[in-house]
Amino acid sequence: MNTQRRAKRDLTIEEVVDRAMEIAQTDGERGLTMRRVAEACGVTTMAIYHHVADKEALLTAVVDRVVAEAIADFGAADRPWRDDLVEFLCRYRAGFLEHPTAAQVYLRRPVISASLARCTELMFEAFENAGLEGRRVTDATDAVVLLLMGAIGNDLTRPPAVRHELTQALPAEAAPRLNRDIDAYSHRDPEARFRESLDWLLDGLLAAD
Amino acid sequence: MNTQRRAKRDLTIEEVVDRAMEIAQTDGERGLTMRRVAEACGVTTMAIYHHVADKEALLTAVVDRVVAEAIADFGAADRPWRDDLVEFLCRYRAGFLEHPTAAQVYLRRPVISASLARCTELMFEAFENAGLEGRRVTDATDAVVLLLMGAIGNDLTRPPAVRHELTQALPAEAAPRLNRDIDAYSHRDPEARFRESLDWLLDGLLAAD
DNA sequence: ACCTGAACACCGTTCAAGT
DNA sequence: ACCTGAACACCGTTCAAGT
Repeated sequence: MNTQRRAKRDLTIEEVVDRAMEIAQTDGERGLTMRRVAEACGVTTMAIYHHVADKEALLTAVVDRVVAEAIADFGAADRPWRDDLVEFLCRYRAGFLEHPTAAQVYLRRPVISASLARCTELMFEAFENAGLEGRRVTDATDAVVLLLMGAIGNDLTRPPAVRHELTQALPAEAAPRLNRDIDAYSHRDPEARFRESLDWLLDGLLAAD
Repeated sequence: MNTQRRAKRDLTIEEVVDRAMEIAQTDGERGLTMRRVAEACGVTTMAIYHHVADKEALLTAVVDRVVAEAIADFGAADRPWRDDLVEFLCRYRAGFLEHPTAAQVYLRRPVISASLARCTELMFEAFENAGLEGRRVTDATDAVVLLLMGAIGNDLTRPPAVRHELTQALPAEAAPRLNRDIDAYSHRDPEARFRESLDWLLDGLLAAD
């Protein structure tokens, strides 16, 4: 809570994003207000608007940070393309799960950023290296992106306790299978589920002509 | 814009949800405020709180409506289980795409409701009918739900024009494949992509022991 | 160019009161 | 039980002004 007056030209966009990510981490999306960011930067609310067009632009910068970290060393390891892609997607998913506010923004609205463009380029490249051609490359990327976004959204908002509550929304006799299998369905390892789903998807798409 | 005073006991929770869905449809999530709902119901803002605990509860009721419509006649048609499941998931996806505000809520936070519990029961049943057993049933449901949520999120927030903008976030030479394939990637039929991805996923999971 | 301070037009919700 | 009216504690953002 730095209340000292700052020298001019001292505040940078990088620092604004840093503080925004810290606040998002501790207080979530509702706690991430322009007023709080300004306070954390030791500056008036309106000073933030000098470094960022509006709140949405700040949120886009936060999402870009998360993506940038996830794609940082894609392709660095020496292993088959499929392992490389799977590990990349897992890191991507994990990165957003560690930054729930960024994930909410990523899922809720369009996000255009340099890191996201780079990320798409990398996925096209991965499927090209796998021997796919033309539409097969973009269709495969499409499929993988759908599963990825779903895993982020689901694993972020449906932890075990939430899934478990489903049984209470209906009388037990109206949902016999749900009540019988709810423990297997709710108390599972989300990353393992994502990995297996991804394996099935890749198996299916590679088996198709 | 009914400004007449209403008789007491006249307003029902169903009407509140009706008005909320209309407002969400025309003005989106930002336009859906408690004040606007009350106005549309011809009642004071605080009168709404007599029928609903808070705004979140109202949003949950809106989501439940959308799910209820999607699952209405699941299993009614006489066809193989797989076709039945695929058509069901497509209707589910389409239902949320027709109600973007409901989709946003569905993706952003936990939603517990009777229709959602029923929906899970139906998916368990479908995979049981397909011959899966034990963990295979819940794991298959898990996989399909991930893809479903991802398709809703992606197709809602990433229309062709948005995907196309990706090319402008990076200099052309930094993303050669993206620039070459962007048209195939952005201007595609989202439902067709969902169907094919789902086919690949089901192929893969049925092929696994 | 960078920052301040006051104000505007909103929110969801609490609380006390009416009938 | 059902609804009203005023108020509270917030938001993001505009605008005019300082240095």
